[in-house]
Amino acid sequence: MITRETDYAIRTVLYLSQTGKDYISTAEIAEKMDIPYRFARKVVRNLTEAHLVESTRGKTGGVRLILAPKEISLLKVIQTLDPKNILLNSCCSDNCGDHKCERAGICTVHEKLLGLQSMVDCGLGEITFDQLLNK
Amino acid sequence: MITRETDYAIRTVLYLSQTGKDYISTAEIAEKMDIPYRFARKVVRNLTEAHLVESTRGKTGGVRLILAPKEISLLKVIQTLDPKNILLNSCCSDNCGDHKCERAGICTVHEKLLGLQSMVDCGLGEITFDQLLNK
DNA sequence: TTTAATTGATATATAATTAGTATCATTAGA
DNA sequence: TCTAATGATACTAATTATATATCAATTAAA
Repeated sequence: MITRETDYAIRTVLYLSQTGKDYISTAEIAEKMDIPYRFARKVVRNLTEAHLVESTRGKTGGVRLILAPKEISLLKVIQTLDPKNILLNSCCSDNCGDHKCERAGICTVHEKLLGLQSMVDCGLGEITFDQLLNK
Repeated sequence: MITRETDYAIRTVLYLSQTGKDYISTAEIAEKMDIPYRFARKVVRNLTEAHLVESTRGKTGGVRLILAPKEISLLKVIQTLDPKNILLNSCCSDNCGDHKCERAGICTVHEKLLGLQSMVDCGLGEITFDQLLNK
């Protein structure tokens, strides 16, 4: 399961997708998307470091998307901020996890899960923020 | 991501699937499936309480499956022991999570995730332990 | 030039979860 | 009776999740 932080990141990208090209303050994002302000600050910084958004400081400062909503998938946001928690199991990452399960060679579950993991990743990769604008 | 405890539970059911109808001791399961013994005790108890296995005490005691491997899916084991961690997000459970996201009504991400969640559940539901026996 | 509103960087705090251990009682077969 | 198993319960340590706090740097407007 994704963390709440990642959920907030998705909300942030979604709000920026809705509002367009202007720089938007973190305070506005936090208020509109029900994110605690301090936490939103952290999330926005993470998104900035990950080059999913760009920022300017000072009065009228804020953040905006670098890419068009159509070019940003849920998978991208999730894997950038939280690559671990979207896995079905720790052995399901591309590099077979950080702690390398010694059972991978003999484990029949492993390959089944890998197949499912691919489906999930593919599905998340196909959901882009332009599909999430209206409601 | 499923917890290690759930991973151990899957290993346990897998081992019981391989060994057939006899009662198997937790000590044997733990040793063969690389599970810390004390932790295996806990896992086995959970499986027993969940009626996925049945047990006898005393010398020659142990546990065995109640259903045939073909009748037990990964989904069953996971959802019994760890219904939360297999969710994509907290809003993706059938009853819409324990804390009921107030944004569900206006959130465009929610329905997309629900669709993917169904795929995952379906995929896990189709993987039964008779498919995991050989290697 | 000052002020106000923003982000940048870093540190800290608290609660929940995860992962594993320990102890003693109960059971049942040899 | 002894031994080897599970049942029940409690406990501990480490990690992760979910924030919050502080101060510096930047920028635009008053």
